[in-house]
Amino acid sequence: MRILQMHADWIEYEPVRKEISGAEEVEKKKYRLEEILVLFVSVEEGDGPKVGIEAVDEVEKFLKNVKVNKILIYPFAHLSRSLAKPDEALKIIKEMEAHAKKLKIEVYRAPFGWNKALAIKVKAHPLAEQSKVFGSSKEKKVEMKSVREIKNPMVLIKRSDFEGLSEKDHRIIGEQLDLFSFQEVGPGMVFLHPKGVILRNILIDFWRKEHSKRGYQEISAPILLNNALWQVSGHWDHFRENMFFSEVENQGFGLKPMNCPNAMLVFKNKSRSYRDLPIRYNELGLVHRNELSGVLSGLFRLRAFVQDDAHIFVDEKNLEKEIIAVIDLVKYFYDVFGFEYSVELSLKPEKAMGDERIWKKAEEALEKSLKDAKIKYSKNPGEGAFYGPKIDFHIKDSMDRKWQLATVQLDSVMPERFKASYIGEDGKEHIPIVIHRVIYGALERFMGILVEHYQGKFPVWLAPVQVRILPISDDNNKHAQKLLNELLENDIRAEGDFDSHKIEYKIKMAQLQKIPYMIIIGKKEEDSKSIAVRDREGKVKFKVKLEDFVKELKKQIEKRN
RNA sequence: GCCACGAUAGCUCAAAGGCAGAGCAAAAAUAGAGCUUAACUGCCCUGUAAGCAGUAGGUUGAGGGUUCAAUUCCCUCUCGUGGCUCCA
Repeated sequence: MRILQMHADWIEYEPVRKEISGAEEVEKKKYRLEEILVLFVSVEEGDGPKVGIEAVDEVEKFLKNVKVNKILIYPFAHLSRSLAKPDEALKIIKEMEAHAKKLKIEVYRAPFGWNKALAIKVKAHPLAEQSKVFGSSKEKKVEMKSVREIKNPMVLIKRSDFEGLSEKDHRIIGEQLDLFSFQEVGPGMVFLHPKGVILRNILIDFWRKEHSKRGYQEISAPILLNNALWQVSGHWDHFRENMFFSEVENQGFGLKPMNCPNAMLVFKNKSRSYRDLPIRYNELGLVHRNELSGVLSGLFRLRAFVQDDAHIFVDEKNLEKEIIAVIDLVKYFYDVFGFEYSVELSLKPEKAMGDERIWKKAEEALEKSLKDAKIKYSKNPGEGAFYGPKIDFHIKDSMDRKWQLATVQLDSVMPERFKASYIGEDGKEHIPIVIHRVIYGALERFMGILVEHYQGKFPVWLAPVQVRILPISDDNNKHAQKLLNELLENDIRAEGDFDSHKIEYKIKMAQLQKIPYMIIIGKKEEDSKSIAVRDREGKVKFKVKLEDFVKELKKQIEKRN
């Protein structure tokens, strides 16, 4: 049995005409259902009644995940080539329906044996679309691969059917370009190689510049802190199972899983006035989280990573203004990289601190800011942080999986617990609201997304190596070295290939490294005091003056493309 | 953490509970193949995506067990991949 499962905003179908003689009797009209899990079902040869039951059981588990309790069983013959006989199929489908009813699921069913007109709007969350195969074993799995041959665009292929990593995966490209590696002794932690660090530093430089322009002040603080702190912050109660602990002179210490406590401590280190607000502390905070081993995934999910964090202490009056400024900042950054993103508003989770009223207020503030900023968003009940609601920005990877990068979170719990307060106009103490936010999210994850986004062909301003000089014969080495020095003096990230290989070989190598520009130096160039420039698309310009090339390059870097 | 699968040279992978001799075969092996070269040497001195040769490279992820014999079978662990769950 094959099931194509879609979590739909709505579905409409209309039985048009009977396709087989054994079709059920049904009224020919338009049916519409909303907020429903649609199961397109093909019953296959050899499927026993148990298969339907098993499938429904599986679906029931899933329903809980997506918090829906309504399904439509939609007989759909196009998922398989070896269909069961119609009467058997109908029987099994009816059994599924009965079993679902027994499980107290609200069940609807489209008629069997009809040509049906169909319209559907499927949700965009990661679990919205799935395909499943039930029944036995290996042959089916092999057959699943051939699903690709079926000319039906709706048929999804299970990812696990593909072996190995895709060429587009950042882990593959990262290795090819020598950006980073993973070592067995540090599971879930990345080793950045020289080129990876260059990329990271470029991101950091850009980030620092844009933040200081906007009135942020950078702080830096330790990563290993006494457990007493985690008890105050609430992490001890809400996040302990995800933390790493250690003991120093009989005292318990924990590696920070989040940066907020540090910002709290710096803030409350002296008394603050309402006139000081908003105070914006940004911090490149290394955090450690003990993620379950099975969830680790390249740069996208690590146990140690650096958040480009900031904590903005603000009073209620300026809250929305600050939120909007943060949203604008995210937009500004993502436009530079040309990202398409989706925005989600995540609301109060079950495991939350703080009282209901404040939560409500914070949620409203975020929602209003989104509306004012004219941003499209969807709501995510129960997905907020334990101390406050948040706005998340998601981006898709090369496999169409969504990853959260930027997030904006509101919090008045933490400042209260830390007794971080300011003196208001009225001369009394007030608790500020804290906006926790990241732009890149985690530097490492962001780099992973960048690698996949550009497929290793970084724009010049990001490219770890911007130019490689290729002398045609060893005789040209000396001259090439001179030009190389000149580039380096101009702050161009350049290197030379002085091996005794043919020029074709050197070009191939530079090409594989996806270096934006090659400068090729042979006898002609030496004689005419010029350079030949080849870009990574293969276009060649001869007789270029080095100064002109440098000028042009700098312009490109300036414009960040 | 759970389910499934995997780990053999720089990379991609094959094979198989061991051995001798002979014949056949273009030719080879029980530790192998491939890579129009990843490392080192040397030669070649080159004109826009791979010049040639030589050398080196491995306790078959780690530890235990079964066995006369384990790289192969079994157990445990580590790491990885996909999914579940969770998150930046």
